[in-house]
Amino acid sequence: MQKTTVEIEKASHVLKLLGDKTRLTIMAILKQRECCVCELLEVFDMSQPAISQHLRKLKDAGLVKEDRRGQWIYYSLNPRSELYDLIQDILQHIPDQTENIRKIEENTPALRCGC
Amino acid sequence: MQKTTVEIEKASHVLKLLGDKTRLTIMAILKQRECCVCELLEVFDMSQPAISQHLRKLKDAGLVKEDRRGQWIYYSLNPRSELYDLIQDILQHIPDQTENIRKIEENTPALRCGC
DNA sequence: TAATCATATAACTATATACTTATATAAAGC
DNA sequence: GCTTTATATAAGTATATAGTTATATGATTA
Repeated sequence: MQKTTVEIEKASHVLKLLGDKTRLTIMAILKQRECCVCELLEVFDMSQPAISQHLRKLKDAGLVKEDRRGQWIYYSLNPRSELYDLIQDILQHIPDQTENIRKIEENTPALRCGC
Repeated sequence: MQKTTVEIEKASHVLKLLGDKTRLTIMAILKQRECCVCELLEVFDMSQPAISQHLRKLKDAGLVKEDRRGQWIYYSLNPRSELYDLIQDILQHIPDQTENIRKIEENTPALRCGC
């Protein structure tokens, strides 16, 4: 066990980001599967800009990375973040997101993207 | 490794609490040493009610417990919290608080309490 | 090039949050 | 019982935050 230590400022900032139910769920989902915004929309009862704004904050903090493929932008956890170990230690305690992923794959907005 | 899973609601609530620099520092200090409010006042540039209000939130969430001894109320981490494992996994990444504890013991407001 | 789809940004709003000061409670010592 | 010390609570305020709707950007396809 490597116990990467993180400045208290940075740690509290990332904990605040994860201290929102929507963002924490997004992170837990992204741990299991990369997603685009339209896929996450299947999970949350919320507008598209709301999801985009949450992802923006996570991206600004370096917690997620984006990968554009055509019209779609796929989000995933950023393993190069200096906070990655902390994030993993936290997400380990969060319930499995298979049910939410099922919701995504049920309506498969991703089908439209042809991947 | 036991990986206690915590409901997403509870997890996000506790992460939000730890997502404040002052509260996160308090938790990191309490991990190393029980403290009363007047001791924590040595560390933070903040009013006494501000510290009390932070401790109140941590107590309401079950993260800390209090132990009154005479006029003083000593706060410490609550090992009986269902969130204890998560908390420990987080605090593991927070820098050592020995310097802040030195500040406390330098002015030793605790001396007055005769312990 | 126009229409469509995915996403981002802007502007706004309601609520939450972290402080402040003033005051209350509670224990200890004179 | 009065004063002091430690802590809590109340009330108020400024700022942060998470959502909304409207609009812009950017890629794809007809």
